[in-house]
Amino acid sequence: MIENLKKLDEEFFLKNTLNVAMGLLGKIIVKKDGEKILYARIKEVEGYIGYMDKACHCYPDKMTERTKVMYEKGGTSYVYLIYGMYSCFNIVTEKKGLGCAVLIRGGEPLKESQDDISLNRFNKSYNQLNSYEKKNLLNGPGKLCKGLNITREDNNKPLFSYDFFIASDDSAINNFYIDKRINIDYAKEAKDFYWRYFY
DNA sequence: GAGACGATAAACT
DNA sequence: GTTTATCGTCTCT
Repeated sequence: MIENLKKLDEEFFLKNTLNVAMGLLGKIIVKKDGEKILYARIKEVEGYIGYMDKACHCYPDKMTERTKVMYEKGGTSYVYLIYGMYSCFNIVTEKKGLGCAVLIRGGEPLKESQDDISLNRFNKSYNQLNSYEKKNLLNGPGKLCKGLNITREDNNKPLFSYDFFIASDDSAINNFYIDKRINIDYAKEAKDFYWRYFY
């Protein structure tokens, strides 16, 4: 197990979406996977702000069976299927009813989880991976979900339970990059919002 | 290391 | 019936 991990509380996720997104950089996803606990540090995120964001599933204030989860209060998980094959893990932000979330686009395993996550991704232990596979362990939303075994069964869960939550160690991120979001060419002016953060 | 390409199923209208 | 928007594999450098 890991010492000195502090579970993030609800207050952290109720703040402004972009502040939550930046604040999540360097934080640690803790996910129970069978008998194991997996740990991955968040390296890349994107903010989605429903009411003003054409790239968001909720725009324009579109509550459907799928998107109703995004209208839950901050700290709820939103996991959806894309390409019929992969999952994307988001964390709802701000107060209930706004339809905002942060998409977790990439991460890296903590040392303790390198083997477990490598097995989930490539069915090999970490030291059997080539350098390309090591680099690609969790550097994408679909890869991150596969590596951490985050599935649609994890959709609509409060991220404060013992088996799925976000934690902080005492490390701080001093510098990170800001850029436009990825793969949302359809989103008109929203595709140029600088709401992607990574380091 | 970078670019092209095809796979696929659920939500939505 | 239409929309959605990542990954792995392959090719070439």
